[in-house]
Amino acid sequence: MNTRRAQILDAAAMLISRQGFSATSVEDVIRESGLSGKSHFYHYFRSKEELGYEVLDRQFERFAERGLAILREPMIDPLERLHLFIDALVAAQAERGCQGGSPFGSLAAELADAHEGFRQRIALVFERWANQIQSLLWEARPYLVEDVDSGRLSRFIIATLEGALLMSRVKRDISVLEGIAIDLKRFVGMHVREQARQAQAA
Amino acid sequence: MNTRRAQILDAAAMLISRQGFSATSVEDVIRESGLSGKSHFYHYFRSKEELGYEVLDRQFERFAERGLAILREPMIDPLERLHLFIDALVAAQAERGCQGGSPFGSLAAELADAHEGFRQRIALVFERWANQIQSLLWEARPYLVEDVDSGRLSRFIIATLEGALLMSRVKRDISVLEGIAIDLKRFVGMHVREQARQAQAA
DNA sequence: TGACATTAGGACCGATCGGTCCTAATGTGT
DNA sequence: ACACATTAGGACCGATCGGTCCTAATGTCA
Repeated sequence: MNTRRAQILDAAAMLISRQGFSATSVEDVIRESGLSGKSHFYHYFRSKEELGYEVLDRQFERFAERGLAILREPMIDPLERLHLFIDALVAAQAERGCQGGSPFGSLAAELADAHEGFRQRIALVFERWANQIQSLLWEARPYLVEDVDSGRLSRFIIATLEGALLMSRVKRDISVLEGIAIDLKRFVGMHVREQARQAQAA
Repeated sequence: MNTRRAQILDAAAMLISRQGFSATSVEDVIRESGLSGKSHFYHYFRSKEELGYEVLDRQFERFAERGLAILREPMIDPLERLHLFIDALVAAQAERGCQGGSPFGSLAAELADAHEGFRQRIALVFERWANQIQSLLWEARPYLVEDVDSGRLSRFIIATLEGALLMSRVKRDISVLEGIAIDLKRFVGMHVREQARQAQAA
């Protein structure tokens, strides 16, 4: 059944985001998802690698639904949406008690150099994420100064968020992330036209 | 002898920065450093964990000597020094072919949640790094606007650099890091007083 | 040359890893 | 009741992991 696969995927996603991919054994996944044994697992997945790929896909889907969706909300001012998105990331990290961070960042650091398949998939995740922000910036273009490099800025935003997630995780201190989020919003605000800024203040 | 230990530490540092800590086996280190066998290694180190701690210490020392030293150069304008430091990080990553990234960021992502001892040590590394930047910003205070939160800004800088290092590693594209470095400098420049900016342009 | 600490060498251990093989239970449609 | 695919269960495999034990070399000072 498909529910069994989903169960395994959920359990694996949790374990991998908490312990990393290599540190999560197939037996951990079996225990967590209530399977009976090795071959029960290998009935649903051809290998641990395949499991990892699917977990990554699933994580991105969820992130797209629950996170990136904020960036696409049609009724809200684009820059306001970006702020909401950042706030949502901060809130999520606070909920996790600063553990686990971005599921992509951790995987990226662990596997980028060691496993080409994962590297490419994670690169794609970052690219799609950047594209979402870029199109938001494009939408906000009337409010922004003329020479904004939206591609570069979108990558900057993601890099800062990923770095901040990592740092708050290492320090186990959400205020680190909160402070960086404030500065990040200020940096984005730096690209807002003077007249638009006055309109927003009004 | 001390040279033997240093040899092992160097070999281990290279392997760990390329493969991660868990993925680097004691036998890898033995092979790379030309030891004869297990007990030869365990003659110099009590455990793999102890090796990891000493490698981290050594990496930070080197980073402090070769990297952070730039932040302390007495004859150069403080903000100029910060730019040089950022450029040096970018150049180092380009030299590595975008592989490996920051030795701390990778370790942080791998071990922050899994190993409390490493987590604390890496947190200390980030703290010392941030302190260096903070005291540079303090030195640059005359040129900066009044309400700069130098602690928060220094953490912002490090987070952005770490995130950018990770991203350029995943994409295997140095231009990602270069672009973010440009924006990061612009953000720092945002805190420069209007009159100081005019003086700098002259 | 002899005594003794340091360094080197290699066999070996228990645990765990990802993965396979074969069989038993449980549907499900006829 | 039948056949047949799906799902479940568990023993087992070779490889690798971190780490130990015991024994040779190799200094190094008297």
